[in-house]
Amino acid sequence: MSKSLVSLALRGDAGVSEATGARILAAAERLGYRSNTLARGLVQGRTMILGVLLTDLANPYHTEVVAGVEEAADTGGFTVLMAHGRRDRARLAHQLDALLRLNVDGVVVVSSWVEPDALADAARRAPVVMVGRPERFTGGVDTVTNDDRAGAEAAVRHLAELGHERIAHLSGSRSPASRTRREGYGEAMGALGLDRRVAVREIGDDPRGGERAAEALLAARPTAVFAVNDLAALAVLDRAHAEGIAVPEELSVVGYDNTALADTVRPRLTSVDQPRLVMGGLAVEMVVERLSGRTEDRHEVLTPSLVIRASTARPATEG
Amino acid sequence: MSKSLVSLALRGDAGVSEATGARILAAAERLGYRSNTLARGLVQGRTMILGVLLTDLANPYHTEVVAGVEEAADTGGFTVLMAHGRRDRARLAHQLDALLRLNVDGVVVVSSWVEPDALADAARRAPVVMVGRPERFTGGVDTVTNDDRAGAEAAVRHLAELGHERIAHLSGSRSPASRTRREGYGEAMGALGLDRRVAVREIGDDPRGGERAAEALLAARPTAVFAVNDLAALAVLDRAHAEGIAVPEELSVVGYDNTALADTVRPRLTSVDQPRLVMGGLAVEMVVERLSGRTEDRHEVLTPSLVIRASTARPATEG
DNA sequence: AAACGAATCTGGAACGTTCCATATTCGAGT
DNA sequence: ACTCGAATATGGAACGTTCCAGATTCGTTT
Repeated sequence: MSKSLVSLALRGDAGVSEATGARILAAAERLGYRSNTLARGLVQGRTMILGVLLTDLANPYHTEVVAGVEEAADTGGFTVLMAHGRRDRARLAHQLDALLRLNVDGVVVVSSWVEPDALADAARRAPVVMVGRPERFTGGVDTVTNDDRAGAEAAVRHLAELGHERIAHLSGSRSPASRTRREGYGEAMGALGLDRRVAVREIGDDPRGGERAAEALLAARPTAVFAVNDLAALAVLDRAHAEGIAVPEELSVVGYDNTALADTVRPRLTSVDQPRLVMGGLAVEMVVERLSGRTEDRHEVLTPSLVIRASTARPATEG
Repeated sequence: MSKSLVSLALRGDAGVSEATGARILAAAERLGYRSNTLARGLVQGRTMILGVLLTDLANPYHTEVVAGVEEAADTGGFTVLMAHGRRDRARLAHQLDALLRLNVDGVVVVSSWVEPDALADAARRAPVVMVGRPERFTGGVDTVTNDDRAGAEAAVRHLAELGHERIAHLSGSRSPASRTRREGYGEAMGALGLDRRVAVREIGDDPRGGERAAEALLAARPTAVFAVNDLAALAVLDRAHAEGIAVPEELSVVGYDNTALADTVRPRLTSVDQPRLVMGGLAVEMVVERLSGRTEDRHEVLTPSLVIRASTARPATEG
């Protein structure tokens, strides 16, 4: 019996007689045979593996994107393997390289930390989709992001509708997403005629940066704070607690990303939710499109939605 | 110039003349050449890849173990790739299989969900180390765990030393770790002469199980609660808050696992810490030992330590 | 019984590396 | 100039699969 025949039978090829097929399958079962991905990938030029590159495993924002990727990958018959950068640029580049050397069929990058050059380079070797980073890359890197500007506007509008006017913003460092959220905040405030109320504080790089920025921000006595992300919002909650300011009675707080944190912290946090599952699914779709020949870049921008919880309420009527 | 020579030069073999070596390296650089892991792995029978199998990406307990694995893997020259089971037994088995087909040099399983049979099966094909699951497996599966009994005792002793007597326990479902922690609790209470004070409540399977069990437990008016893990402790904090019971003034709470949650929640949670980094490192060490010929099973049990934060204090003197 | 096409099976090349045994070149010592 | 050993380079087998072009068998039709 030739190895070719065995190969055909194991893959369920139609041109194998029923009897032989059954015999081969039985023998394979008995011997515990498993095909070797290395060999198969080598000859086929396809591994049916999708690589996911993460900056930071502990970041709950990322993990839900991964869930979306996995769901879509399953239905496409792909296996998802993750590589982890541990918040270290060099390691991230190294892990990306490791994935490519494995001949993965595509890479989904869920990390703002990878250098654009490294991405462009990778895109020359396999389809690469960048998730959650608002820049556009030239040269074959597709992107899926949320509309940070719209998210920020939704947050501000929600607070304004509750009756808030002194809405402050706790901004992030100079990541593109932070910048866009800050712009969205500014524009929304302007559109509501609250230009004069704009108050922004940026989180510094030091370990206690969040805490300090929150303190400075609260010194201005806003009735509401829109924070660049849930972690920043947590810093505001903490500071408010320390100063004896009741949330949401005396201060409303909105976060961004709707991480598990938002649902864990007390009071539960109103937060802007990115459709992460959908984003992950789209990323896989884009990889598949590339594999079947698309060559123009595709950039998808999804609309975030506000999840209202217990941290926002009407402002106290001042007296 | 022969491919063999190129291969030698790229791997920095000594028997290649300096001039040729340099020329080859330059050419490789210019062409952007990267060796192919599939081909190399196929011929060498070693991929220098370590697989990590996770039940649940979102579980912060797991991710720090992974950090330990990665650190040790780095120094050993291994690349770490993660496969994710998404809390689904079938998927977990499938992912384990995928790793093995890739010819990973070893698998570190950070999941209590994998069937013992599947593990034993896997161990026949590559070194397998199970982390954080207190059972022992026969047939080639090494284990690294923490001493749940000692951890529970430390928690109870801490509370007793503060002066608590009515120390209740919020227990988990029937996972082996929960069972052992509960036993440790019972024994420690006995040793302290508090047998009569033992009060245990088990978290049910329904979505609000934690909440309900916490409520029932607090109805008995304990002055302290030792919870089977940080999430359960959070349920106690919540319930206490709802009932207007001040923590730690009127109720002390201790968690287990010292996840990021413990440091996030207010008040910050006293919790039993497993040396997760060390555990991850040990797991890699065990894989390496197997690769260099060890055949007897190895079972390592590490001692957890209590991290004291703001959720525990002397009991209120009753009046 | 011959001929034909369909069904079933087979052998060898190929994938990109490493590894081994062998070939070639080089420089020094006679 | 000749030999010898060391230094350097080479060709082909091997890893476990898939793929392709053919080879063999089989059942029908004449």
